[in-house]
This record gives sequence, C-alpha cells and structure tokens, in this order.
Amino acid sequence: MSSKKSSAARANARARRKSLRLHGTIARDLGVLIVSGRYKPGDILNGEIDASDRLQVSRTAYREAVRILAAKGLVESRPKVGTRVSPQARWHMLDPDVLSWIFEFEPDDNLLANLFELRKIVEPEAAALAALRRTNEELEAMEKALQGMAAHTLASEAGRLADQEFHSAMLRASGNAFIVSLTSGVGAAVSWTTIFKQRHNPLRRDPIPDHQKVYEAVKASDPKAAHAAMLNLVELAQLDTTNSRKPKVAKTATSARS
Amino acid sequence: MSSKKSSAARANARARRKSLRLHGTIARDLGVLIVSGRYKPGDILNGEIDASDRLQVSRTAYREAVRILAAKGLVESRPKVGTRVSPQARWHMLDPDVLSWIFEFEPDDNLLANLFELRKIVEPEAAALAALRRTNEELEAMEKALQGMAAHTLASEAGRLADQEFHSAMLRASGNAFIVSLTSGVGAAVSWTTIFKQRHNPLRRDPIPDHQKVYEAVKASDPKAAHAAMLNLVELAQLDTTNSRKPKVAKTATSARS
DNA sequence: GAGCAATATAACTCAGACAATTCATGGTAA
DNA sequence: TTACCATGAATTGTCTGAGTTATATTGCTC
Repeated sequence: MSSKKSSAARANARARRKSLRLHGTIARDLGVLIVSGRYKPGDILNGEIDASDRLQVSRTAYREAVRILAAKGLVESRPKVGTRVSPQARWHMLDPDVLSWIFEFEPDDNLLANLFELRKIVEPEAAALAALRRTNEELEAMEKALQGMAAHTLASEAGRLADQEFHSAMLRASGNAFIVSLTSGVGAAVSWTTIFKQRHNPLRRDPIPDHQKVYEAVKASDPKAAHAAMLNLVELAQLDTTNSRKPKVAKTATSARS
Repeated sequence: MSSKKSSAARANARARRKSLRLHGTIARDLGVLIVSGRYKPGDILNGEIDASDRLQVSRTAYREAVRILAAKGLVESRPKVGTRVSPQARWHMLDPDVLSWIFEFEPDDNLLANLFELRKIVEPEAAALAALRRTNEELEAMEKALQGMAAHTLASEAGRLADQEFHSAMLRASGNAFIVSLTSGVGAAVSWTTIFKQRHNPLRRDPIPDHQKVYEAVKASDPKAAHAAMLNLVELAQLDTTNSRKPKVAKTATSARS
C-alpha cells in the first residue's frame, strides 16, 4: 500500500548522501549509531529480516552493510546469536570511515585530544624521515603544492586541495607505507569533518610560513628542524580546531574538571 | 554433473580455514592476491557472474567478499566499469586483516622494516603515556600478566596469551583509544603471523627481564625510563623477527642482489 | 551434577530476475 | 572540426524467496 511512499523515501535517503550505494548509506548510518553510543558494545542488533524490514531494504543490502561494519571491527555476527556490537577495543579507530563517523556526530573532546596526541607523535617523526629520504621529485611536488596554497587561499577548494597535496607529498617522502596510510587517513578524515565547523570562524592565521618551514627543513635534509616544524604545524591545527569548537567556554574554569 | 565433486571441494576449502564464513575466505583469498601483487593496482577483477562462477560460489557470497575488501580500501567498484584494485596509497595498511594478509604470504623485507619503524615511533611513546596515566588496576593487570609469562613459557599458548595481555594492559593504561587500536592491531597481526616462523627457531632469549623493566618504569611513573625500556623491547622483537627470517643467507652475499 | 543429544534460532548461502548507473558510441548542430 | 547530447550496452546494484549450516539452549540420561 505504501509502495509509492517508501520508494520516494528511499530515493530521498539516497539523494542526501554523496554517491554511496544503498548498502553504503546503511553501513554509514549504523556505523554512526554505533560509534556515537546509541548502540553499545554487547548490544545485539535486530535480526536480518527484522532490520531490513524496518529500513525498507532487502536483506541483501542490509547484509552487505553489516559486512562492511564487520570489516571495520564494529560488529561481529554469528549464527544463532545474531550481530553483536564489538567492544570498543576491537574497533578499527583509525579506519578513515570510522574516523569520519566518529567526528561527524559529536566529536568527543577527549577523543579529539587523543587523536591530536597521536598525530603529534607520528607526524613529526614522519617529517624527520622525509628530510632524510626525500627525492627531488617529491621536493618539487611539495614546492608546487606550497605555491598552490599561496595562490588560492585556504578558504577555497583549490587551496585545501593544495594543502592536502603538500602533506601527501611529504608523507610519500617519508618512504614508509604504514605511516602514509595512517597519517593520510587521519588527516583527510579530520580536515573533512572540520571544514564546515571552521566556516563560521573566518579568523585564520596565514598557514604559509609554517608550511614553508617544514618544506625548507625537508629540503635541507635537516630531520630535527623538520620534526620541530611539523610538531608546530600539528599544534597549530589543534589550536584552530579546539578554538573553533568551544569559542566562548574558555573562561568557565569549572567546566574543565572531568 | 559435478555437483557432488564441487560440493566436496567447497567443504574442503572451508575446512582448511579457521572459522571464517564463505565470504570471509573469499575476501581473504582475494585480499592475499592483491597485497601480494598478483593483482596490481588498476587491474579490474572479473565480473561478478564470471568470478562467482569460477569460485563455484553464489554471486551473493562473492559480492559480500568484495564489500569487505572495499571496506579495507583494497578495491573500488562501480557500475559499467567493474571492480578495480585501488592504488596502494588507499589501502588501509594498518587494518589487522590487511596486515595479516601482507605478512602471510611473503613478508616483504622492506615493509617489515617500515612496520617496525612505526612501532619504534609509537609504542615507546605509548609506554611513556602509560607511565603517566596508569591506574592501580591496570598496574595489577600488567603484574599478573608478567607472572603468567614467567609461569608458562613463551613457547606455550598460555604464555603467549599472557604476553599479549601484558601489552594490552600497558596500552589500556596509555589512555588513548587510537594508540590502543593502532598498536594492538599491529602487534596481534605480527605476532600471529610470525609465530609459526619462529617455531623452528627455539633459540629465544628470556623475555621476562625486558618486560620487567617496562613494568617497573610504568609503576614508578617514569615516562623516560618507560620509553627507553619499550624501545628496547621493540628492537629486540625486530631482531628476533629478522633473525628468524633469514638465519643462514647472511653469508651468501650473492643471493642478496635483487 | 556432569556430560551429551535434540531443538530452535539466527546467520549463511544459493538462484534468478530486474533496476540503476555510467562509459562509449554515434549523430547532430554550431 | 569541435562540442554537445541522446542512445545503447555492460556492469554493478537491489530485490525476492527458498533452503542450508552453525551454535546456544534446552532437556535428557547417566
């Protein structure tokens, strides 16, 4: 009876996503529910027939969504018991999708601090490695990206792309596939989810000089300087992010007990 | 006509895996083919009907396997073009499954070095954080695990479990969910895939003293000592791994051209 | 009370059809 | 010639409904 309505609802639901397939949107929705705590570790999701009924989708689509979540460590499903939300320790917290789901809903302050803590550990070391191993080709890519950042401002899409490319080239220069995977995924997820938050905060320092320092240290094959410059860059990013998140609660000291 | 035979083949194929489902074994097999280079980035996998035909499985099972691989960044599929192997930069190299697939077949020497490079960056810092933030409860867990390692040797299953528990408790004490996810996944995947390699190498140093040092530094809330002790531990692990990998080709210089 | 067999329940797998997406081709107009 | 637009074809995406398999629970036996 409601076939027309449900069909329209499905089309609508898909339209508001970028270009994800149906199973992708379901995985994303369930993933957000899990990482946001709406479903808690140990909880058992509804059965396949039940869940696919409610979502008005076929069991196929729902199952493929569950496979995606299982591949990211968020759930585990077994016959006779069902699909259970895994303990947080098993989640692949650094998976780019999981990361974006975490920071999409309520970027928990503590988690945000933890993430920057990790970045401050890894990225400076990556810069130091890049200073030791960079090739001329990667150096040129960094320089070109730097010019791109200068030409277009960071407020434009092209400018942000140049920024991404700068960091990407730097990571490539580190010559470590695992560091590349880790940092690029983290950086992309964080920047993606923080763009819209910073729209309302047009007050931004000029990022060029800080990037320039990293570039010059890498060019000079000076790992210590590269380490310091990169650490500074990450700390500035953290400042920008936290400032944009709580612009006025800074003075209320009582709220910072925890 | 070959229904009986194919059925037996399927049962056999499933039996040699641990407890993975059909889609899990397919994902694993395809994943190994990809990370080992048999399928190269840019390559397009056979169509779903074709591939599921060859593997003697339904399209459903094959598709769920592809979803798993896509969730780990190994492939990307679009209508009309097919399922294409993603460039290595998009792979989720730190996903525990991807990691185990990488080191299952031919643990490329360079990659192995890269992985230990990352561990030497992160794990000592994690130990330092643990020294600052550990609770008494986590301290007790570490101590109990240490006793377990002493009671059973590392050659036994119980001993290895105690070792895992020691590192797990240490990571929990670091209080950083991202570091926990990163390091536990890496450590588990590496130890899992290197166990059988070290079976033939019974020559193992006593690991207790080195672990003891980490424990005492964390107990004393001494981050610098914890950092040093943990770095030492990782370096020893690297030594053990590389030694067990090439125990006798060291002298035959000609075989190391490549 | 401990161990073992039957059972029920969930995920798992299969088969076949239809729909949606997107690249490629060719035709048309500027 | 070039740019643009409809058309077609190939592939993944989605749906339906059925049967199979694994496993926690229950109940029985010893």
